[in-house]
Amino acid sequence: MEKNNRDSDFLHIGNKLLGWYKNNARDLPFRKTKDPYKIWICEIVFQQTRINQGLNHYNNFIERFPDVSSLAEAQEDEVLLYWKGLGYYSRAINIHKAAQQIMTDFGGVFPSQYDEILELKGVGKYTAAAVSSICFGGRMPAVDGNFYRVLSRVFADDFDISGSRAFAYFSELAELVMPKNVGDFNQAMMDLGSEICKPKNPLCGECPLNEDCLAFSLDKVSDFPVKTKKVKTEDLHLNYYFVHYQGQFLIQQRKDDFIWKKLFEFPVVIPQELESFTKGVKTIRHKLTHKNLSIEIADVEITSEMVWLDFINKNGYIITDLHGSHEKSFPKPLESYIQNSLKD
DNA sequence: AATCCGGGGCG
DNA sequence: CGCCCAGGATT
Repeated sequence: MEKNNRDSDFLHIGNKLLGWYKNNARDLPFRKTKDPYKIWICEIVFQQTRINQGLNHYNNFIERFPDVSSLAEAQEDEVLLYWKGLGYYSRAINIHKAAQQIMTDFGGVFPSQYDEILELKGVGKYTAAAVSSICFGGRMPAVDGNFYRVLSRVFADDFDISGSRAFAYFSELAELVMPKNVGDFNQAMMDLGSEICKPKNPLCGECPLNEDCLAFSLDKVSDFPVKTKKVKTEDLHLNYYFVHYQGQFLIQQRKDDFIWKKLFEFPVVIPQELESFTKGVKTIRHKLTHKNLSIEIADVEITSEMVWLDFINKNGYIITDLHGSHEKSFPKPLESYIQNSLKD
């Protein structure tokens, strides 16, 4: 009984949000479709990624892999190639596997139920809720960083969003304001969180919910959401050898257990006798999340064909002219290094 | 429950 | 320079 009262009390917030969304939805390519494949891809691409940062990747990806089967049939390396520069590369590996999952486990038809969608590799509760609600009328709130921020402010709720219980807590809060059209509601929360209820300098004057927002009425918007966890950055150093002979270069593929999963890189060690061909060493500094990365790259130009042939025959390196660095996916800093090197 | 995974934008 | 972002997998 009490719950019903609370439901009816707060439901007008969700409806007000829907009304705002009708006239203020962002004009994005994946808003014009309910194709679950496209919605799924966009949800994965834009995990932890701003729209402007991932929009070109999304468009290129959809153009090359327009549907589940084209993605499932692709080589993993090519999927990685279309992910190059986006970060979180396990996402690319997982969508590729998930596409194959849809072919084998679901007969090539995109699953429509939340629980089924949740089975796909790389799909968690957020993405399953988003796809099922936007494409199939599912009724789960797609609780993400935007939900945490908007709801914690509207209710002036200091529940710590860093803890693992935050998802369940804010999911319940979301149920209180969730209107009939859950798909639009979920997308409206994304747009409100991105355009109005921003982390810094939110535009509360333009917010459709400002009359309902407790934090705003208390002038304490900047106090929410509460996040206690602080992370420290540490240093990471990598060494590479840029080994080449007459325009040919040696590369190898990374494993999938650390950073830059399955991306390509230069040799990490070389035999003693090749050290004498070293021309110089460049140091690259690069910022990774929570890591200050420095990379030393030794330029090793082999001048003896015998040495070159002997070396490549003994090791499992891949030989490339690097002129399709658009044919292999390299980590960002190595990509820059290659571009500069090939100019000379 | 805690940790890891990229890269870019912003104040 | 620290924080944040359309999170999920792993341990």
